[in-house]
Amino acid sequence: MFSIGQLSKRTGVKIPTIRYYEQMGLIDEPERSEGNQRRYTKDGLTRLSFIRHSRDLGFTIEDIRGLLDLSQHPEKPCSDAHSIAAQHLLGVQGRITKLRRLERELKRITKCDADNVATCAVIETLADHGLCETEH
Amino acid sequence: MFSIGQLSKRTGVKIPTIRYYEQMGLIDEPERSEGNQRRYTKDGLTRLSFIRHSRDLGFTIEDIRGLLDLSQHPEKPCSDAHSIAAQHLLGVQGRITKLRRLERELKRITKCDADNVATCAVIETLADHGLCETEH
DNA sequence: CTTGAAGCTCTAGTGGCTAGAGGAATTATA
DNA sequence: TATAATTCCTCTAGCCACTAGAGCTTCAAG
Ligand SMILES: [Zn+2]
Ligand SMILES: [Zn+2]
Ligand SMILES: [Zn+2]
Ligand SMILES: [Zn+2]
Repeated sequence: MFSIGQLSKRTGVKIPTIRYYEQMGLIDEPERSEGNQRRYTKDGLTRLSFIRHSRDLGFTIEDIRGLLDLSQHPEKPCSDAHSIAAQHLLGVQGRITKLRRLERELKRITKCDADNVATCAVIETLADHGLCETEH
Repeated sequence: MFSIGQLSKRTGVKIPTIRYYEQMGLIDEPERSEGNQRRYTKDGLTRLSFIRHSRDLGFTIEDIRGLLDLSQHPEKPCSDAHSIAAQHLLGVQGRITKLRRLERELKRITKCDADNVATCAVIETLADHGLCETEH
């Protein structure tokens, strides 16, 4: 049996976040001590680690809800898991694309060699998207 | 003189967002019609376009506050503008790096060719970071 | 048995908007 | 000019995934 603090240390998930996940229904309400403090089992630890790792990989709470559900049913086909992951991958790739365009514009404007605002490439570009090389 | 709707159409910033920027102090409170509706000048349009473009380039409201301030003082040196932009560029590059690591892991796990959850690479990986190739 | 750490619940704040209620003003048409 | 359609107003609340803090109770070590 772990206290919430021990669980927190073992998983790297902060205490308020653990309570938040409980409120969101991602983890079951654990048993309580006589004094009403949460007491977790090894199963609770496993489940929270799963959640933690899924969050680290960028899945949303809703995604994780589905993935946890699947993980409890080993006999089911894994196509649902794949489609959640594939969708997420697409989202990540979309974000990368956008950020790379930003990177390119930012690199360009920070090359400014003016010395006052009146002719600064940063300020000029912000005032006029026409100076940009990409859409965004 | 533009109404808020006309300003919105010309800048592509939604009406509630314009009011939000006003509340945040990014744009001055405009004059009002007799019936208390906002009336903007060309200056207001210019300023809002600057904000819009800055947001499109990913600057935060706080960044933009500084950049707008600078843009009102053309005689100042532009080093402050550069440091805001350079900091932002670093942030963007950091995010790209993280997302690329995610992309790599997600690509790997979506290659799973199992057909049920019991042996699915997606689920197995979520349960065990040891299976990952990178940190995150 | 005392003390200090750790736990409890509840509320509110973060960023950058977005949606909706319920009403007033403006503009277009008849 | 009367009415109808559109736009605008303020105010509140919601989004996501937490995070911080107040004020209190319980636990574990010595
Ligand atoms: Zn410059
Ligand atoms: Zn641009
Ligand atoms: Zn699979
Ligand atoms: Zn991992």
